[in-house]
Amino acid sequence: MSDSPKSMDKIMALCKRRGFIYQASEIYGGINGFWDYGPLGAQLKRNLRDAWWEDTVMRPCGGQRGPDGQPVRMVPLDSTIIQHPKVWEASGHVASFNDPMIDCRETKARYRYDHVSVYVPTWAPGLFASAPAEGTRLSPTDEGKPFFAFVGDMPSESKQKKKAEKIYGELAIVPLPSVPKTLWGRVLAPDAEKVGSLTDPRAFNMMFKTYIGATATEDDVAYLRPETAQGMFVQFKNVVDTTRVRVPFGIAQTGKAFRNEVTPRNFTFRSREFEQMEIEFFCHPEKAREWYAFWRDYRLSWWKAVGLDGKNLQLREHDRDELAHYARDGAGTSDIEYRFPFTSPGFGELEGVAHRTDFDLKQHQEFSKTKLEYFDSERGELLPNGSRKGEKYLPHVIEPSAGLDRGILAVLCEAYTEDASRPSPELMRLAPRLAPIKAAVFPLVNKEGMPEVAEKIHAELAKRFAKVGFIEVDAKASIGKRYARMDEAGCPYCFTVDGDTLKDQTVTVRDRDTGQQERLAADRVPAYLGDKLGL
RNA sequence: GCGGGAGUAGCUCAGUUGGUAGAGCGUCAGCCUUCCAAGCUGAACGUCGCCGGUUCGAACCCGGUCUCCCGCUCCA
Repeated sequence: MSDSPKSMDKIMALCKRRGFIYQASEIYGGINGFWDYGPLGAQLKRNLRDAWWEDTVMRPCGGQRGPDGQPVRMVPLDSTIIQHPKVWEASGHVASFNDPMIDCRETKARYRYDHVSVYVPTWAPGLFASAPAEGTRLSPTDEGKPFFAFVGDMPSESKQKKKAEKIYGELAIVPLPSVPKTLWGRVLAPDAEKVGSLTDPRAFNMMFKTYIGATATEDDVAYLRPETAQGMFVQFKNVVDTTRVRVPFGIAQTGKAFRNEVTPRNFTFRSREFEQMEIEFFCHPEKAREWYAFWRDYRLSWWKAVGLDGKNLQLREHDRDELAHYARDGAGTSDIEYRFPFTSPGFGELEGVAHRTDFDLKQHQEFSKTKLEYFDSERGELLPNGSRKGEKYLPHVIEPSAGLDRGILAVLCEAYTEDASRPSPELMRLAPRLAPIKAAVFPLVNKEGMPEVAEKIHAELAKRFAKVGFIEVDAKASIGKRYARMDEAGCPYCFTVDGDTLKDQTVTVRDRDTGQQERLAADRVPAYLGDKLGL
């Protein structure tokens, strides 16, 4: 494969052309930050999700043992998109983000709108409070002089006060929300050099709001989940009480999440509606560090296993000041990052592995007034009868949180290959496990009984493999054109019925990546494909 | 949110001083075709992103808006 950066435009064109990804609501002009998966994309996405599910829930870590030498334990969950509003208060998603904020364009600082005040001359407060009409002017001598904005208790307060006193002498204080818009051009933000750098106040809650019930009053506000994680914390107790799982164990789920991103960007990379594949792995606090390392390394290896090239992947440990509020006191957070064409030579996040400590369980315990401690009967001092005294604790959590849509995007980018020497200059080298079309069966020509043989092979393959992807059969157009179509769709194997098939019951199988062909007995085709797909 | 660029057929793009649209590829049908987008014949597909304005007349000029791409910003 060439090292030259792949063209995102060409990848997007192919995604559209072949039905992998469409813009959402396209016939209405599209809707910013939302994307639909077409026929091939839908199956591809399902295959990646299934691969994760198999390797996480059905056979955790592909049978690999955890740092304790035991098989990794995992149970699935499917929690709702809309949770009790208190869930988001406990998680910290609502807290500091419901208030309108203003930004300073110059210093890039962000302030709570109602926390900012301004120093103005003593005669001015009445003017502001009475909300003067558009075009109100101050006295000619004050024209153009700044109003000094400050935030109480911040270092800027005294600095601004001094500057204001120099100009106006005696000062009055007016809250910024009382300053009419017509005068905002004269407000000097804290630490700013020039006036008029403050933006309009904006709400910065990234959660989508909705209303429960038909009356839709403010008492009925609910939110679409911004992450699937909280559902697993909220049901932690039920899972422990009903399933005989023992710590260490994980809860896994996939599902949609919604974030009102400021700037959706880069194709599907940052979308407002997206799908997550999340694990919350619960362990004893003392074991958190080793489980963190285990999951971080395993998850990186998993992305390689589904076809991403190691040289396009990297692990990046978060800096201390970069850690999210729930991970401040933990062993750390690592991003698994992929070199996307639009980030190259840099990387973009594919999955985050975070040690969330007991932050979430502690919060939900406090907000719900429900004890979420776990009683671990395998710990504590050894008793004379050979059992243990037990230990009660809030487990720590290691969270490997992957973006399914980002995974798809990475897989598509990785698979996209240009090779001018081939009859199909563009092809998708999707891993057979992920490919939406698993195989195609072609009669070399549309006559002499070949179509009938092809149909028969197709029927056999479809019977066995339809649950993992499409099996196509196609007798139209030249054989070269049919191969080329399958190359762009990422179909790994094409079986062709030719003249020899009628004589000796063999067919050819063509490998997508090499174009090489070999012959095999027609009745061995299902076994051959099963072998290649690992089924 | 700010700045820049772009939206014409499924894709890639033409489109003259303003006169209600074309090409290549793809798709579909028929013929042909014995291994890599071959050929022949025919067909379908466009309110020129959307709304408004100017004009006798707008893909083209003007305004607004939506969407995408790029650079900042944001991403708890």
